[in-house]
Amino acid sequence: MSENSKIKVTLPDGNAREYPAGISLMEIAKDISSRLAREALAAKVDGQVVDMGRTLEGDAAVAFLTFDDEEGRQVYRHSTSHVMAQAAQKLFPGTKLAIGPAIADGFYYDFDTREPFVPEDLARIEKEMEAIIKADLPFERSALSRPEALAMFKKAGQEYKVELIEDLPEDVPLSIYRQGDFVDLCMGPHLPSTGRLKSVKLMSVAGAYWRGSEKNKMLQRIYGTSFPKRSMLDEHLFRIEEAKRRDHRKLGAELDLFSIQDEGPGFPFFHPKGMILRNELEKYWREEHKKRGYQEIRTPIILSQQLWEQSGHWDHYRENMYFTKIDEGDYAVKPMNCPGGIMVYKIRPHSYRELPIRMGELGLVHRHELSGVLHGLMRVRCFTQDDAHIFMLPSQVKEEIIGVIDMEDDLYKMFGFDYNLELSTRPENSTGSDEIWELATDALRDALETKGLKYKVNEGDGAFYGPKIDFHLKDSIGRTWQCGTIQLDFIMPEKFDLAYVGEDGQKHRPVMIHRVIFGSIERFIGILIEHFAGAFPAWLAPVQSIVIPITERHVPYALEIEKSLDEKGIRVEIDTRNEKIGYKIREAQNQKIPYMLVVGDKEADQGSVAVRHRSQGDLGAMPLAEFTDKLLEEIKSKSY
RNA sequence: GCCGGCGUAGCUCAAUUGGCAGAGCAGCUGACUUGUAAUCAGCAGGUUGCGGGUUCGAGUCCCAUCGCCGGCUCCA
Repeated sequence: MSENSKIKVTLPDGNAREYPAGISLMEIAKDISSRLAREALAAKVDGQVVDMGRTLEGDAAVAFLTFDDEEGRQVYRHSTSHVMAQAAQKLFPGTKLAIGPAIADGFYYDFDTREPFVPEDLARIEKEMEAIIKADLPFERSALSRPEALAMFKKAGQEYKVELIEDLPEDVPLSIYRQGDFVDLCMGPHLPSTGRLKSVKLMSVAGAYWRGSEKNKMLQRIYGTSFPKRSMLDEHLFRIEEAKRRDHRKLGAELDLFSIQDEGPGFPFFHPKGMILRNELEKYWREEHKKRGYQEIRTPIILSQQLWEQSGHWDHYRENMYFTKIDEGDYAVKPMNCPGGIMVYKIRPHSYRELPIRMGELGLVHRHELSGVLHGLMRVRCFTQDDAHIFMLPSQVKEEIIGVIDMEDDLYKMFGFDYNLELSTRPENSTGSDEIWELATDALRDALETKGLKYKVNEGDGAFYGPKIDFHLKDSIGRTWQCGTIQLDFIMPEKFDLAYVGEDGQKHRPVMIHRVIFGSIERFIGILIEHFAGAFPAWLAPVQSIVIPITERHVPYALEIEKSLDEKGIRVEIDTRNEKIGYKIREAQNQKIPYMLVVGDKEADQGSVAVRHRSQGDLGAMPLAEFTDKLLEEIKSKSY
């Protein structure tokens, strides 16, 4: 073999190796180590993810992908979805295939079937998949021309595939993948063979519209997941169970925090204990806003329809609004707080010296949501936004945005939340000129860059009046929730002819920021319930301590303790029932009360309390004053 | 709103091919006087989500409706 038929392969660690041209990636992996050959699912060649069967004709940078790599996992799951499609087609002949991608924790495939799948079908499909895996069929890629592809899928009656091909740009190279008698249109890449799949589980079946539009036919979607080890699947299933155990709807009922009843779908009732949590959050919110120069307002829930026409909500948000008539006039229930805040700004002229004006409002908004999307406190039809509108000079924009970013950061850290940032740009249904949108988007981007923060761009996901920065919180079991947003708005000031008097004595147009931190108090409470699994830090706990007398004889002393703690402002309960303490402790534990104070003869004699912490267990006896100080400090510092 | 599943006591769940609606926990009453996650006994608790229909007879079958759950879509 001549010298020029050698190629240079550079590995991620910087080492380069020489191989003959035409060598396959699998052969290279084998050459490096047999373990790598066993574990590699696909490879990245010059940044492109490809099959292990691909051959190299020239120098390349190569990285092998295993299940530890996000892209490796995607290949693994995507191949599983092909195996599922093969199984479904075998068991249900005539099943048409739509799409079957890998998703965050697994994969799905959308099918068009004569009869909807029932849960029992999943078990059958799963079994068939096992047979396919056992057969260890190789995934074989072949390139083909557009006319070939169209002819092939038309002949097979795969109308969705035909539609996909027709919608692909002319210059996209097409490929198909085969395993056994199954063929699918697919860009790939795929695993070397079906035998690489180990633990597969089909999770659920649900309806899903073709291409996500309710105008199209509803298909049958099967969700599943797969792992290279049984233990990894078990761990995944355990995480799902853990999420169920933390479900705020379940805990909300058990801890008596809130309820949602048939009489008000999507309209939550807050119970006394839920209100304590809520009021503590709001108290904290008010303190933090006061520190940062915010004023608080409250604006009406119902306002003239004309106002909503002026704001643009009538044109862009009507579908989500509730309307009503008062006497002969048309009114709307507010879905957002901004017009109200604007009316407060407009009540009198403002000097440039007053700006920025930071105006907060815990505003109750109502939005019509489709009945099928309601979900506990996470998705409701009325909720309280911890809103604020900042009216400022154009020159203050950057500083104010940074101020809000810093504030969000401070507040989230208090709860122990980490977060990701997203920048959302102009959506389809929006108002204002391109110049204004560009200006606003650049200002947000500039603030993020100045802070040196990482962010993802979310094209077309902004509000109808401006672009936004979104904060996605990560909870204790790794799920993310969108909470805070910062929206920059040059448009509402225009629509409402807002003004300030400048140094030159002339009227000028202020700029607005709309922002929330918790987002919705209701949703935030839902997130907190799941994040803490109901075991709130003492400052938020509806009941901070419970006194548990051992027998009736100790009740008078227990009442003294209760009174003393109550006078110190600690939320305390007492369990005077004639029960064994094991029983009372169990109940207090289930209620996730931070501190249980057991009192009997010893404690009454010494003026002490036997302290039990809900997670640390028995802490032993200590003088009442010592316990009180300790708890007060814990509450004050909001520690956990 | 759409697809699929599900609504039985406050909660968790039973009830054969259509044949007398039941249990545990919680609640109430009583006994026990208890030392760190469920003491014992008794009592009470229901127009089986609501409304129609089929049937000698419906928790069970059919229709309609409300709500819930998992998704789609949407979003704080």
